[in-house]
Amino acid sequence: MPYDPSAFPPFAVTVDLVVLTVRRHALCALAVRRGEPPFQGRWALPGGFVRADEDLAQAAARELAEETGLRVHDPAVPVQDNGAHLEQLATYGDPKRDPRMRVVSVAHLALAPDLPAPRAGGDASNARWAPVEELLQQGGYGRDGEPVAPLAFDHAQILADGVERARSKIEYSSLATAFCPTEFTVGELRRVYEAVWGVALDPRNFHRKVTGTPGFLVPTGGTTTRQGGRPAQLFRAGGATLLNPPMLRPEV
Amino acid sequence: MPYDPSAFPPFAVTVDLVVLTVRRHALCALAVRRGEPPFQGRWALPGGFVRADEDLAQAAARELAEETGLRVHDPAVPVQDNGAHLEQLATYGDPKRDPRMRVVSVAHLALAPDLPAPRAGGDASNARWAPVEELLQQGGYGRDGEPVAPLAFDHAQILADGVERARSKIEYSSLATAFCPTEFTVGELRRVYEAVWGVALDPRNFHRKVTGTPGFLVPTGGTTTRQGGRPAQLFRAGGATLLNPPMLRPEV
DNA sequence: GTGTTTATCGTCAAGCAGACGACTATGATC
DNA sequence: GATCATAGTCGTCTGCTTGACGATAAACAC
Repeated sequence: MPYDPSAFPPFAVTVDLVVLTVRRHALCALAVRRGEPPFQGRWALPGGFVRADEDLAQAAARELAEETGLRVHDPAVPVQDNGAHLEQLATYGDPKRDPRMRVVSVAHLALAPDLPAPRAGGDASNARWAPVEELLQQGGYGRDGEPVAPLAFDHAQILADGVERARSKIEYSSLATAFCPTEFTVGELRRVYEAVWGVALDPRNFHRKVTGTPGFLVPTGGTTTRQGGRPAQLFRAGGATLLNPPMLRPEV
Repeated sequence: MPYDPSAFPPFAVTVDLVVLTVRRHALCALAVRRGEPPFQGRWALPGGFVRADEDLAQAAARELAEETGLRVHDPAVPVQDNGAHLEQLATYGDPKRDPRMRVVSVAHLALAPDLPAPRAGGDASNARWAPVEELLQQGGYGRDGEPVAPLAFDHAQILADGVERARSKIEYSSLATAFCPTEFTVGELRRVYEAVWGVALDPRNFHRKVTGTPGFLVPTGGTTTRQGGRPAQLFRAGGATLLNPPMLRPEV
């Protein structure tokens, strides 16, 4: 059959972002408040339309920069300053997911170190880091006792998928370092695992595991006492991306 | 800003399928010959446009049924007859990936047991199972000495990503059983792993591992000698989907 | 100094994986 | 029918990794 533009329906394509970070021992995601219908006033994941000449990854990186100021880690640069990790997560295309029109959203997952206050196009009151637990509980009450409205669209599902991806990916990759600043201690890395998994890990076994995995951590020579207690060695992320054997998540 | 349909560019959305099976000890993928430009006459992955009222998974299942006659495994039915496994793989949206227009393709991965001859809308000469090695080698020569044209569009990349997904997923899930008929032996399952990973596994250690993992295999009571040698017990896939600890892929 | 906190090293037992020997039950071949 | 080849199944042994946990070290607060 010949090429016929009317043979397929037109779609809008967006990118939505699950931007995760660890703040105060809790896994948090970036949420923005919607300024227009539908779901006006509700919290949602940041995102936007893919432009006509833009690749999906480009669009996601652009949205990430617009919302957080973060630049994306370039895989070509092995040791690198405070860029975020960005990867495609999944695509959501239920015909009814947006009441206005047919929108297919290519969700991306970004992992970032703890950041200064978020900005949503310069308007800080419309963007915040919220613990993922809080964003995912449906119809409950937040820590301040206020009722919590669920995220707009299918964003609760997207967020849940992104969190699950992050949880499983730090098992077998060195991605947990993306939550850390350029230089970090073993204890700080352990607290990342603890926050993402929501479990307590044995500091001694964790130390043995991460320092014993070749290519995971590279000592910088410096030490720090910023966590209190005995000074701890500082490390940078090594070149290894896959952990073999993996870091084991404790049974529930 | 108000809703403005002209604020976003229209996209065509397609689903492309990486359908994998194991035939004659080789990991094979379904390829169809393109009947129209661009890439007319070249091999490509099966796929098609998502319809206006269709979910992405629905569209993928429909395409799979059209190309192979396979129905999709319903996760609600634990033990089930010869359905295929189908999952979303990734989305490809380079602005230049289709010279005609802006097309975003949501690739899906399907795993199927060995099938009778493929059909592409009834035309068998335009569909075939080909070893993935053969489909992925660029500009080389096939087993028959004929020059091999690379797959159309970015389908080589999609296929490579799908194969990699399958290779890693059978490590930590029971998905390898999706390549087997309803009832199968430990040896048949081992040959699936060997074909997908392209390695040889020790039959004794493999047997210990799979029979020792709770919920992986359920004996049916029957035996078979269809592989020759001593009769082997027949098993069905058990309810477990995640293998813990995982099946270890030997080092290269 | 004493107590608290965090980091780091070491020990021990249990479990799992890889290497591989041994035996079993079929069909094929002489 | 004896022999052989093939595939399946059960065991053994050794080394590595993990989880539990004791012990020591180096900072800060009082």
